[in-house]
Amino acid sequence: MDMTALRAEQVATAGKVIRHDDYAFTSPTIIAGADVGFEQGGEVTRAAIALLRFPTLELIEYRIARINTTMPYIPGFLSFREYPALLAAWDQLTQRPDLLFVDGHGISHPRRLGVASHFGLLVDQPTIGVAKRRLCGRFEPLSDEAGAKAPLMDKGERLAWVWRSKIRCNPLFISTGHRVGMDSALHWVQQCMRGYRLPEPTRWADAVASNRTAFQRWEQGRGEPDFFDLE
DNA sequence: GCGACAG
DNA sequence: ATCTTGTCGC
Repeated sequence: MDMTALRAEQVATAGKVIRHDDYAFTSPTIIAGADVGFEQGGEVTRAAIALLRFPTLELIEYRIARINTTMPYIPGFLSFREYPALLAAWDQLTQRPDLLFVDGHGISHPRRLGVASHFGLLVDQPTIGVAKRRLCGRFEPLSDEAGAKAPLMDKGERLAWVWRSKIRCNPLFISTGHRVGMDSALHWVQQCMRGYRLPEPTRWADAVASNRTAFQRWEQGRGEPDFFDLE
């Protein structure tokens, strides 16, 4: 693969990302979480998208897609590896969320095109990047209390909020994906917290993708009528 | 040249 | 990301 060409594509595509609020709702009705994982030694890429009602945060729908992996993981080029599977899961949804949380960075990326921004642009949806680790930029040390935050700075730009969502946990990196300003991004993420380090949409997407126990209880409760058309 | 480096 | 058991601390 031609890294030079991909790098140029990122710079060009990043120019189309909308970094401010550009959505109609005052309060969202549906917020989704997206998660990507790998199976069979990495040969298969699996994407999961979970839709939650807002503000109750109850799971209302989920979709899982599996496709053959096309690219290896290379820091800075994550979106090219993950978006095909995300698009496949997205196309299966019967309804669109108002907001989508994507695992990984948005504009807090060397060329300002993390997976949250790239995917948001592809489906023209408001997205927020929720990353667990830093990719680029610097920030002042955070105090220990839950709620502590500091701006992530890179080359004079404020790219994300480094936010300690829970005491004794490493902070999260909340950034603009597409069509959601940095402050709003943090705001909506904060509205989706329920006592864990990660927001509910992200946790559900992960639970659904890895068939976690909490998800299995939900699956049980819905009576498994359409066990087959779910993936 | 050396270290950093989302998932 | 994924492979994987127990274990230390609140």
